[in-house]
Amino acid sequence: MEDGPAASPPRRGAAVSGERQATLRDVARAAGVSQATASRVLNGSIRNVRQGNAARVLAAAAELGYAPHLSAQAIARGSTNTVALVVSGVDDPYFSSIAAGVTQAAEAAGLIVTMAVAGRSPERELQIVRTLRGMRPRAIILTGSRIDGSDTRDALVEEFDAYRDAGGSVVLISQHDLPFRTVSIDDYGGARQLARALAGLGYRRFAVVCAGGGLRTSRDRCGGFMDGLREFDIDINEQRVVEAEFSRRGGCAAARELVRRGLDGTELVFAVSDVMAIGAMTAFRDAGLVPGQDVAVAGFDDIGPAVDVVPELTTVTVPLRQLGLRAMELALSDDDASRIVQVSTSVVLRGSTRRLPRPRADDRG
Amino acid sequence: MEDGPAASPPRRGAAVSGERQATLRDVARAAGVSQATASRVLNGSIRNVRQGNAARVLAAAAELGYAPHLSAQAIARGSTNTVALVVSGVDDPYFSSIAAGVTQAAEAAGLIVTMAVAGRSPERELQIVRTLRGMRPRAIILTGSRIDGSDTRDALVEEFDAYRDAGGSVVLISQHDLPFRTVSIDDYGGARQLARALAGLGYRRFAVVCAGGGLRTSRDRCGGFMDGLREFDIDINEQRVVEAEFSRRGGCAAARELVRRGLDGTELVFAVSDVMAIGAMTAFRDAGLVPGQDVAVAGFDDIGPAVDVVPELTTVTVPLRQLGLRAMELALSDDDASRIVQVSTSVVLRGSTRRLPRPRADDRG
DNA sequence: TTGAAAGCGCTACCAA
DNA sequence: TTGGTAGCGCTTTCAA
Repeated sequence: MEDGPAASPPRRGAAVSGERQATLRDVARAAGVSQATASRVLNGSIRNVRQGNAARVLAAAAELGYAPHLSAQAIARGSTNTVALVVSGVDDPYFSSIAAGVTQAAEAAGLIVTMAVAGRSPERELQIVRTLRGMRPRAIILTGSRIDGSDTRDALVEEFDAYRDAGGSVVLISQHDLPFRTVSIDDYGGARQLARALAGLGYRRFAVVCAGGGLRTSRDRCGGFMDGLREFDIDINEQRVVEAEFSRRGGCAAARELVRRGLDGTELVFAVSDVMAIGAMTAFRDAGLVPGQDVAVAGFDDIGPAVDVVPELTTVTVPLRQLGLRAMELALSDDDASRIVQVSTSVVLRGSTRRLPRPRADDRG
Repeated sequence: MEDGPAASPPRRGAAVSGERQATLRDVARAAGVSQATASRVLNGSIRNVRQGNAARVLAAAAELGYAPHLSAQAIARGSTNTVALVVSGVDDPYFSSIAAGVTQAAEAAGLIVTMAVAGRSPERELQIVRTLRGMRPRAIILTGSRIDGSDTRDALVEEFDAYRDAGGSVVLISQHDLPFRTVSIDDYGGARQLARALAGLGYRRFAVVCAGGGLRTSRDRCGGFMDGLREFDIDINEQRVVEAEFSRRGGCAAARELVRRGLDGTELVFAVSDVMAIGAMTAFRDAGLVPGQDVAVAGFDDIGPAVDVVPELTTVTVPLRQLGLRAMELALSDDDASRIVQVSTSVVLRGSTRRLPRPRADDRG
């Protein structure tokens, strides 16, 4: 009571209202107009409102710090400005690049992105889709490899069907066999090309690091690689194929396992993803082997860090960010409900596969 | 007409309703109960409903593929299960690690995360916060360095104030000087410690790669580093300080610039973030210099890839994922509205600073 | 150009 | 244990 002139303690800033977000009614009242008019001013149809009123509404809104209740708008309009994105993990450069693409495209379209992490669990994935559906997003974009033999497949399809029937649009990234719009990577073909290129370089003795757990992506890449090799009459010994977690850690573990079993003349290790390949390189190094020299390494994806490791990683380029952009594009288009868009991949030979006709490779070592 | 027995074409799946998401009314009707009862069954208070009814409601919901309209719930309940996260970029391992932490904590609390990307633009940031506020999230978590001299500061504070007054909770990560709950990194102290450690190793001639544009984080880290050096009577020549974009690319550019100016006896380059440091290492390598040997490099953050590059990067550890977890914790607590939580940092000496008493360092280069 | 009023899908209170 | 009903904040006819 000693400081202020009045009894009621004044509040700072524009938001004088206190304890409650300002509503459209508040704005309308403050501006001396009806809710309808205020609403008209605050979105499109400002043209049908007298200037003076419009100005007063705008002023009142600013004064009160008004922010329209998106949920209320959604419910009144019957539609939202939201897009839902489901990834396996944010941390992984593969997904974060895709997410960057999606976000960028969404932004350009004035949409808000809601992201959920399913972490390689089909059950979790299903549950997430169910929840996300409740947000009535314009689209649900699902990334992450399908898992063979998972029994949630039908439930997922059902969920998506219901969503699509109600006007939502479903886009899958790198998932095959699900009857929805899909941005697809040619995992098999890319790996096959890679195998050919490497065999062409003169490599003959290979090992493969792949992911377990029925991950479709891993299986396709392995298959393509093996088939490509077979064209050169090269087979891979069972002992030289090791399964591990689809992550950097997994790559490390797999490389260690390979070393334990005895590399035994293996010239090149193909890991089904760059993340795994990079893990493997580090593990090899820790085991006293120089990647690219004692043992060549190749990956798949061409994530950003692939060029920061030494030697730079030979891999198959996947336009990750584009994947995201395309997915949003597909989501917003009104074409066939189950169109498939293939993005193209290409082999990039770098220092990690040593017999490389590239001058700079020698400066490194 | 030849195939089906009846005239109307049947639709696949459980979602027989067609063209419209099933509503609670649909479910209630199908189950032969009132909306109120259906609502009770579908959330908490199932205990106060007769078993038979409950079962029928559940069945009907499943049959119709019912997914509650989250916006409607939000509006009826007056609260949401949403948390908003604003980052500068998804692609950047710094932010994606934080995002992983936030997401994990949110999941545990049954919250949905909405993510927006502000990309180093204060204006965009402000606009995003404004929009996000409309979602009435339980909390808004903002990451990314404050930018000195940006004139959006007051507007941002105002926005947050209004939001908080209405019951929202604001959490800042690594932003200083804003009157809200903050999870803070000791940028200055960490960098100072690093400088001491490096000087202790015997380094005397330094260069610094920092970010321009008034980025507070960069300034603090630079300042700490310089002050730490000064304790050893070491000064850094102006010519040895270069500003660049706060990104991998920026790091590359800065390193090139340094080489252009002539390294001239520089023993160690400190980059204000690992992302920049890694870019710099790659650029040095491309210029024919071996990082860790011809020139030592140190960074800040200890992002994942820091141990995948060669030589491994000396840096200051910041518990990125924890930052995210703590932020959610703060967001959900009802302590003081402007508490500051410091996470601790620590220096990690690795191969990129060569005079390192670590045996394995020799196996590498 | 304006305002009254009818919803949108849901929750929660109250009475039965 | 139930159902009727009054909102929640907004948009959008429909008349005036």
